[in-house]
Amino acid sequence: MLDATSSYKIMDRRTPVDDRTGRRTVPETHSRADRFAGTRYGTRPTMKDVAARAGVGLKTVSRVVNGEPGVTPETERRVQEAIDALGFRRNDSARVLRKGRTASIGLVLEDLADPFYGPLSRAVEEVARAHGALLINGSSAEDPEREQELVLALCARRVDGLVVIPAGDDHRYLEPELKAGVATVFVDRPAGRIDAHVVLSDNFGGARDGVAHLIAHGHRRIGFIGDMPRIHTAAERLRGYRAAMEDAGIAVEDSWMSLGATDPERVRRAAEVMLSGPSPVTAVFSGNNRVTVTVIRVLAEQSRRVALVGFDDIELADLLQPGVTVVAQDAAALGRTAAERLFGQLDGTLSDPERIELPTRLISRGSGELPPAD
Amino acid sequence: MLDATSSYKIMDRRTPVDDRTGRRTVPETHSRADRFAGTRYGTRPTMKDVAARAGVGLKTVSRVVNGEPGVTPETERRVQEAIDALGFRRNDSARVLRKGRTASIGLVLEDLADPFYGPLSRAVEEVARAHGALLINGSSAEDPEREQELVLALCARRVDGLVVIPAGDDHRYLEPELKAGVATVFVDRPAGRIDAHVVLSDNFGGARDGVAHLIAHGHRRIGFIGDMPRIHTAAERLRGYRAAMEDAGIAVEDSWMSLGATDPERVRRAAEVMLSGPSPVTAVFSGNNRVTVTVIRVLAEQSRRVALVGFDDIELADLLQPGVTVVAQDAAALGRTAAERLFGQLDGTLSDPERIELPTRLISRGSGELPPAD
DNA sequence: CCCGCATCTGACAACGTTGTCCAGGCTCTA
DNA sequence: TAGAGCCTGGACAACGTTGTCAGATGCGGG
Repeated sequence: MLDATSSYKIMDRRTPVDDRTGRRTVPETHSRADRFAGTRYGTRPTMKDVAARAGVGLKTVSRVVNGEPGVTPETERRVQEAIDALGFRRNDSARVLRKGRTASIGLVLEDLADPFYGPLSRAVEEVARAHGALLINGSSAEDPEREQELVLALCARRVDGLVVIPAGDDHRYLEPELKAGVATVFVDRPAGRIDAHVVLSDNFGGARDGVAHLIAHGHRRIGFIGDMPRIHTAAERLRGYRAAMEDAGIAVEDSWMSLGATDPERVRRAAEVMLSGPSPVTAVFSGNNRVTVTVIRVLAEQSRRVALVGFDDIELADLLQPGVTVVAQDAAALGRTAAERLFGQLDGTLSDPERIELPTRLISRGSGELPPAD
Repeated sequence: MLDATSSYKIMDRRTPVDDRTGRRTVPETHSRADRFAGTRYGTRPTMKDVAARAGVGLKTVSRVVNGEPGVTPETERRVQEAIDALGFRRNDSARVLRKGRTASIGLVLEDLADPFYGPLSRAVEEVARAHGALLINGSSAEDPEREQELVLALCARRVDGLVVIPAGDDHRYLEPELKAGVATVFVDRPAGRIDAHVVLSDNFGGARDGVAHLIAHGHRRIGFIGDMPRIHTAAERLRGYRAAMEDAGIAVEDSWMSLGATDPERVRRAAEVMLSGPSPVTAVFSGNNRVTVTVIRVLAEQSRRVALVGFDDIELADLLQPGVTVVAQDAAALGRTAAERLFGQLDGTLSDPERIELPTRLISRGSGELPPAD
């Protein structure tokens, strides 16, 4: 699928085939330079062309381009002139091939359009930039196969490192890459079946605190709407919910929990069910930002006031009536920490896989402090 | 800055230097394969290694890897076995060097963390993926120099095409790249001083409609808070505001306009000034999503009801009291259109630079329909 | 005037892959 | 059974760059 050249038409930009002999004509340095005198369309000048035009050797051009010492100012000027005239730009593919490092890192996340990943991605990018590396990224769309496809495509590009927000739960396919020295950090969710660096939020603790907050405000019938438990974060948050309930000595009823509802329609139905059952909930804990948004809509339609605490902060949460109380994770910090650990591995500063958990923060804004309305 | 290898320490992974002679020892095919028997850390097997292990020629491995015909099932099996055993992964850098196309495109935008760019970026990615290409992206942080640095770094990587949301207003530095055949599409804002494909929203029309909407609801003293007019979108939206006012025969007072306020603090002050002057506004038109968010906060603190229409949709706008009326642009459509035009160029289907303007959509939710409260 | 030295330059191989072309072995037919 | 033709496999060059090393050049001193 992600084949380097198969998908769109490519124009062959190599040396032409001689009609009579059928052999490739080897263009002389001289004649290539001539071609670039008029800056032809579709082919790029190489150092060789620059060298020919400047009347110097190939390596001298390389030296100028890379700012290496040992070039007379006069020579340098001539070379620079030729570079500008031809519009030469060093080919990093060739450079990479020679040097071994690409100075680029890959980021595989679930969906760039999700507001949670924007800041995370940006943070990774900033760290990469500080280390002189570019960021290549892709969305797995929560599909393990697509994740693997992406990761391997990135490895084929020889990215120096990978930041992965995993969709799958088996990452043994990465073993050869790890052995080959591709620095890897998993973020937001742990790696499956391999030993790797991981940076997580304290999903369990955050969820437990959020639910405990509701309990502290008098609630006992509390609903939980979250993602599929095969997703680590969802499972941890569910565990946090259960723990808080158990700590308070509350028996959880099945109808209070909805797992795997992700699209607005299903979340809506799930919320309506737990609000209207035989023992309707007086508060809801929602498992992520997308769920929270839908739940807010449903609660707004209810006649009675239902309390709400959401995992993940959402923009404008403070402007709603009531403000939305959330357990906020710091997406930027996740990204930054992960990227820094990645470059730590590349520097050689860091080696043994470690699991880092970043704290969450409960932000009270009103919706979580509503008393139960039975 | 974005140098391929300078910034972090690199481990030299090439052939070792012989201590006595000082010359590089050329490892034989055979001995390399031996090294990979134990899958050493830090070096990757090549096709040569696979070939040696499978006891076939180099090109045969290439054929298997690329699914080319002309290999016996038995041979193929042996090769595949060697590939799996060694953990071989084709080196796309070398492949790119040979083939000329990288099957990757670059995306330069202002800030990945801005919710407007998430969906745009994702749309570009989806189109790229459909064409078998990867996406490399970077944020310019609204800094023209950084934009240029990024774009040129991407060109050095030999991306096949570029989607650029420009920060600067002079893109002549791209001329050699365009000549060399790098497909380029500018999005959201036009290119400066070069002829290129552009995909825009109808900023002028959208703003004019938004302001006309306020006028239609009885407002005459309408404020405008926007970004610096050197940014094309900001200038166009300002022009739309002026046009609507003029069409209605309303003379705009200087104190009603704030240009260049971007950070929350300045937006807040600007809003407060126009709400408290000698002829206070009864409605505000805000020039982009970030401004809108701040304006909402300020208006929420006012005792009188002030109408508001914002450019750009914002999440949860419908849940606020009142709902926020906006002029929405379709970020995903912008990204998709741009990417499709990019691949159109690469296919050869498309050639002459063209300027496309996508319509905006006025979404009434309440805040824009409030009557003037003098 | 020549030698030694430092400085600058360029020829060449190598990075890992793919395209071309040829050789050898096989099958099929006359 | 010989010859034609096909199929498979491999040798080799080339992509554009950088590291190595040796050659050229210039300069000062003996």
